[in-house]
Formats: sequence, C-alpha cells, structure tokens
Amino acid sequence: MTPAELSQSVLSAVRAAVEAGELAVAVPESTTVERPKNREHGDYATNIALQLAKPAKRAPREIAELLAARIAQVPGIAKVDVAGPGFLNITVDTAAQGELARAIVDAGADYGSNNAFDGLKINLEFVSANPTGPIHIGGVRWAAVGDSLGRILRASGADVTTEYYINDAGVQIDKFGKSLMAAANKRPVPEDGYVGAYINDIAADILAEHPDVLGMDEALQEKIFRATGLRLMVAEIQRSMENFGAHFDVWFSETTLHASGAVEKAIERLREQGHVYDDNGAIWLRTTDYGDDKDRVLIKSDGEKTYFASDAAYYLNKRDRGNEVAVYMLGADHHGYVGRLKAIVACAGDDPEHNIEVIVGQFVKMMRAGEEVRMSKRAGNIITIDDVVEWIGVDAARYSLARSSTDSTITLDIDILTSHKNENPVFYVQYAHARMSSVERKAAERGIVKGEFKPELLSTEWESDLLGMLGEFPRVVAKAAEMREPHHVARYLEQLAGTYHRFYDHCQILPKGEEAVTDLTYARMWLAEAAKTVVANGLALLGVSAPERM
RNA sequence: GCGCUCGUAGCUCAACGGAUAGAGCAUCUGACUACGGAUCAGAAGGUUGCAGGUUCGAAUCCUGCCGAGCGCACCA
Repeated sequence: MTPAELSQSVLSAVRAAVEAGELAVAVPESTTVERPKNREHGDYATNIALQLAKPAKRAPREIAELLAARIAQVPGIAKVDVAGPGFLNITVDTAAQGELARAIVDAGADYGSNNAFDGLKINLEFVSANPTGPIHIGGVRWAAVGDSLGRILRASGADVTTEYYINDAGVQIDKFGKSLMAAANKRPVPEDGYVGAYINDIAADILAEHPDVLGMDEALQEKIFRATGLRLMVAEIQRSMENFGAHFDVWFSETTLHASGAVEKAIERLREQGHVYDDNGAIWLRTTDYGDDKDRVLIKSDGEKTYFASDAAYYLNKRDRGNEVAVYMLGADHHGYVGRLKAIVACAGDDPEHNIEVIVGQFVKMMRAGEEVRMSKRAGNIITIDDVVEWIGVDAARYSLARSSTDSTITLDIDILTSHKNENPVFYVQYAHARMSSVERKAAERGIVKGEFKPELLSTEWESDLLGMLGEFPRVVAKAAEMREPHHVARYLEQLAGTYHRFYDHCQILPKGEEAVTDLTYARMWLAEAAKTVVANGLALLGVSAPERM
C-alpha cells in the first residue's frame, strides 16, 4: 500500500459517498494523505473532510464519519479513526505496508521517478558566469542546485537540456584580454581590469602557446590575448564544472548569436509583433507593455547592440530549439532582470507565466574567524569552486549548497568546512548507506541469502516508521520537481537516514552469533535493501555519491 | 523614494494553510564481549521581528511598521 494508492482509496470513498447520495459535493481531483508527526494519529492522515466541509455545507466531523466507514472497508486498511476537527487517521495493515519493501527492491533505481512532466521539454540555464575568471562561491551554489534540479526534473519525466551561456561578446572580455596582455608585458593593470593569480597563470599559458607574441604589434597582441585567454578560461570553467559533477549539455556562446545574425532576426521578429520602436536614434523594445519598469534599448544610437538584445535573441533561440519552458537561475544581484526577461517572452507572443521561469537565489556568505569574508576580485581574495572542493570534497560541497532553499542566504563557516568535516549532514546520510552495504557484505560472508519475503513480520514501530518514510520518496521527488526546489530531497534523506539508523539500532537484521536464520531475518533484509535503494536514488538526484564504505 | 528577497532554538537551516513549529552543530546525562559508536536513548533550548486582518485552523495568505541583503543605464 503506497501513499498514492491510499489517496486514490480516499477519493474513491468520496465518490462512492456522493453516488450514494450521502454527500452533495464535487469530487476533488486529488487529495493528500500525509504521515502524521505523531504516530498516535495513525499511519496516515487526511484532511479531506475539513476541505469538503465548506462546499458540502456540512460539519467536518460528520463528513469524516461517513468517509471513515467506507475507507475502513478497503483491503489492506486496518482501522480509520476520526480525530480533532475532522482529520481521518488511517492505520494500514502490517502486511500491506510491508509489501512496499518488495515493490522498492523490484523497482530499483527507478523507484522515486514519476511522470509528472512527461513530454515537457525544459531548458535549464544556470551558472553562466562571465568567462573572465574562475567560478566563485556564488556560482558554485547554482552549479549544485541547478545540476540537481536537472536530475530531479528528468526523474519526473521532463526532457531537460542543461545549458551554460558564455558571455563571450562584450567589453568585459576586451578588458580581460587587455589585463592578460598587461600581465604578460609586466605592465600595470588597465583601468577596471582583472587582477589575481589566475591572470598571471593564464598569461603564462598564452606565452607558452605563443612564444613570440610579445614581439607583435599591439593590435595583434590584443587579439591573441583576448581569443586565447577566452578559450583557456572557458576550458578552465568546463573542467571545474565537470570536476564538480555538474554537467552541461550545451555550452552556448553569445558570439554565435551575433555571428549568425540571430540578433537582427530576433529584433525583426519582435518588430513584427509590434513592440519595437525607434526613438532618439536608438531602437527600443516596449517592455513596459508587459510590466517592466521602463522600455529597454535593443540597439544604441551608436549602432551597438545591447546585451539585452542578445538576451532576446537567446530566448528565441531556446524556443526555436523546441524548448517549451526556459528556466533561468539568477543570483539576487540580477533579480532586476526578471521583469525585462518576462517582457521579452510576452513581446515574442509567448506566455510569460508558462514559457519562462526565473529562479532568483540569494547569496552565499562566507565566515572566517567569526567575521564575514567580503570577496573582491580586486583584493584577490575570491573563494573559488576549486577551493571549496579542495577543502571539503565534491560530495560535502554539493550537499551543503543544495540542502537549503535558494530563497535563504546561506552562511558557510570556512573554519568549520576546513576542520570539522563530520559536521556536514551529508555524512550522516552517506553513513546510513555505508552501514546498509556493510550488512549486505556481512550477510554474503556468512552465506545468508535473502529468502521468501513475509511482509507481515515487519511489525515493530521502527520497521513501520522506516516503511512509511520509504513510501514518501516518490512524492518528495515530485514535489521537488514541481516546486523546482532540490533541497526537499536532501531534507528527506536526512529524515530517512535517521529513521534507518533507529531501525538499525533497535532491530537486529542478521542473526547474532550462532542464532538461526529466520523469516524475520529475510524480512528485515528486504527492508534494509529497500532503504539502501532509496538512499542511493536520493543521493543520485543530488549528484552525491553513495559509498559502500566510509 | 520605488521594487525584489528574507527575518524561525545560542549558531547553520527545515516545515503542500493542518494536530504538540522540527533537524544538525554547540551544552548536559546515559548506551556496545552480537550486523560499523561517523550511531542510538534522553535532557535543555521558541511570544516564528512587531501589530492588526482573513478562517474551523496562520511561521505560511493580506495590510502596516521595524530590521537585513540586493536592484532601479543608450553598462555588461
């Protein structure tokens, strides 16, 4: 008996009551049954009677009573109580509950996936930091959250393309090239240029690749430093991302939009939609028609195309590639872009409430010795993705960044990250997996092979708690996908790991010493394997490893 | 000034509008001659920033105020 089956049973009871004339109300399309925090409230609880009270114009407890009588008839349900203002507390038959373990073991790596977004083509763009320096801590958060979200959406049936937009066309790249050139020539850093050890490193790499570059004329030098520096920097970012386990299906170059004429074509398309106008020698998009603060310039009076024009072309490009939804993950410093991005979508004739989603995430603050570390490129104290990985490893880094809502600013204490590694909850979760693996190894050593499964033997509160928690997993995945919030998966795993550890401590799985193998041994082996499967599946959605040993 | 996001235990963070607001860390007390003690059992810790409102029910939704971060270019 899964929660999904149970909620269907509840709805069937409502439908039957309506058909029998006991209840005058429209049958809802769905309802939720949840695990109550307090186990005295049964295995599952539903508030459907409370929700139907108003439309049915009946007292909630009255509705609860008549539904309870019907739900209690369902096979596999042991008991239904009416409680409080009208909650239905449902107790499931031990054997029906235990069957879940078999279902999970049979499903294996597929358990938890769902078809909520079957057939939906989603483009997921994240990080997209300028290729003028290494990815810093803010970008790392998006790498962890974005990559995980991609995995979760795929597990929910979506056809996901993960994408990194390379801003390789603007004046920032010019400055980057000039900074490299200055470093190679041992000249002072240009105005608003880039500094830092990485600049010197890349400059040295360019000199190695072009030994005679310093002898060339200035214009040619500039060209070589710019192009080569860009290529090396992008390669560096790509390496960092792969090392972090964040995979991008597409690395999209802004320059290609200009080179292909896509920007001009995009402006033409927007003009055909009637939202483009000329004023003061510049070409504008009337984004204020769709809620933006002010109209935006596409082409400046000097003929230069703006970054905003590239944004418009890029959106249309994503749509032309068949993406139904374009998801943008932006840092809090870019939240002002939301309005204009949505306006682009609306001006293009699309639905800004459906075809685009903008996820704005807050910053990551770093603390050291009790004080906030203010990062600045000029001071050269940037904390990079590679630093973080070096300190705590990919698993701990990804996990600590993905376990919180993107709405909250998270604060990482560098002293803790570098010294007390075990404070990260990821180890608590991974340890549960390692323990399960250890039990399996032990069983194999002793020649114990999992035999016939008798689910009714899983009757203690710890086994029941664990089964209940395992049953929640598909709903957690679906919720995380629907809300675009990977942190729900991490939080769930922490709860699951706790439930498993308690089960482990209270319920001996393998026989002690010389004791005989029993049906209970088998039943608990099934349960432990099911739990291991879920922990592994959940960690996979976060891009975190599930170790056999620690 | 306008806008976006946030304010929850000492700290870091959770909580589809649901029952007694939860974890981890830190603090205190306990638990292995049997499957891994990176664990478990227990204690302590809260006026969910403040004040109203909506309803059977609000940390959650609405309004106002206080506080924090960020944003308001023919920049990228």
